[in-house]
Amino acid sequence: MQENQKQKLIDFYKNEKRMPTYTEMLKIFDFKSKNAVARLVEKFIDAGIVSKDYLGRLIPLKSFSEIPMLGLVKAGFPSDVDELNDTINLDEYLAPKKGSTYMLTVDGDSMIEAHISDGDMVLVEKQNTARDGDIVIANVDGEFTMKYFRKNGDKVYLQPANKDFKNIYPTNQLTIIGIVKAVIRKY
Amino acid sequence: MQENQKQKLIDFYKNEKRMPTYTEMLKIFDFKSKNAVARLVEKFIDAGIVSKDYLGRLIPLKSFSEIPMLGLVKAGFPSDVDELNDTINLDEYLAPKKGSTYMLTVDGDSMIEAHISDGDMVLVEKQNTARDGDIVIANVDGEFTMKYFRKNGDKVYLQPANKDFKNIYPTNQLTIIGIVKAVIRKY
DNA sequence: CTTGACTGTGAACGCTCGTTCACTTATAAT
DNA sequence: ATTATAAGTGAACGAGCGTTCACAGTCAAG
Repeated sequence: MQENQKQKLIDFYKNEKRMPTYTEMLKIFDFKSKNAVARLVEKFIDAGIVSKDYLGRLIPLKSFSEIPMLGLVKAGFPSDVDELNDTINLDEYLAPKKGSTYMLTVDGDSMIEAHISDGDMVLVEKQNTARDGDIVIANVDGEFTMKYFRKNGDKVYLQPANKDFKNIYPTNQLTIIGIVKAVIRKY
Repeated sequence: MQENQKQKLIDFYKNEKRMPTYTEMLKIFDFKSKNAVARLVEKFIDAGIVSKDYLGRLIPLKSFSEIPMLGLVKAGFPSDVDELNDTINLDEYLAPKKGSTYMLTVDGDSMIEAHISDGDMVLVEKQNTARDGDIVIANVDGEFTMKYFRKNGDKVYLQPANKDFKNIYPTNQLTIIGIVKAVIRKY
């Protein structure tokens, strides 16, 4: 099996969000007999690229949605990707609770000392409780903001990560909207 | 159609990486006739949750892999998710070139002033050229490192984002391994 | 109580799926 | 040249797919 056959399969799955049928694979791989396809599929299975479920349907394995996770920078880059067995699915890693996860664009530098800059994206899980030290999205007296959540006994307040900003002590109301679970910055 | 029916469908797709057959949906939704399933599927289609391709097969739409992208924090949170039409697929957003994208764990604080901290993850696209200002993973005289890539006429060097570190001027060799395309930090 | 719309049941049907078999062609070793 | 192995062709087949039809139960409006 060639590498570009594997890529064709992955491309199909990416576009169609499903595996091709054997008939479709005739065109994809330029075969004229489904038997040839069946043999190729066997090789895909042996190579650990796909597998079959109890209905005999093809299901994609790691190669389709995961990216290799290398150790520290010092280790260098592998020449052959197949050497790696540590991979990660970005979707599952960053947004395991899909239904309640949202993405926000950060406005301002009030959390800059936590290395969250203006323009960064944050993944927020919606929930209305928080623990001391969490970075939260909160509604304080009608204003939405992102800050550290601080709880000292009964006293609750919001703390920026920027010495130019002051702590926020709610006068009327403080509602936790969600908790920042991840920060994403693209270049 | 209830919300938890939609969730059951999404859960199935998450686990099996494919859409269920009508027979499987009998069990999932506790029906006893495939006709009941067919009617439910119609509603899924009308609701824009799934669609059918030219073979009549179900394909998942945005709800399955995308998360809502809200504007700035100030805007607040929507009560109804369906109000939103701006969504994003984390996989495609962060790793569009899957075959050549790797994830590295950051070791050390040499890029701390670019707000990349020790322990952060970076997504690296493998390539051997870079432009002035790119953050690169490079091999300098046998050592792997992450730094700003600087090019001044013929002069090429690596620049840390930390005043405690000095610029690196390669004596023998400087090989660009890849370019940092994104930074990810999880809490 | 009727009526009509909606929802689910059960059975039937044609179609395409993945599988399999016998046969042919290509590749490589002796 | 001969042989063995691998790879592709073409046709046939049973099974399960999604679709469709007639019919029964539920529920709200008139």
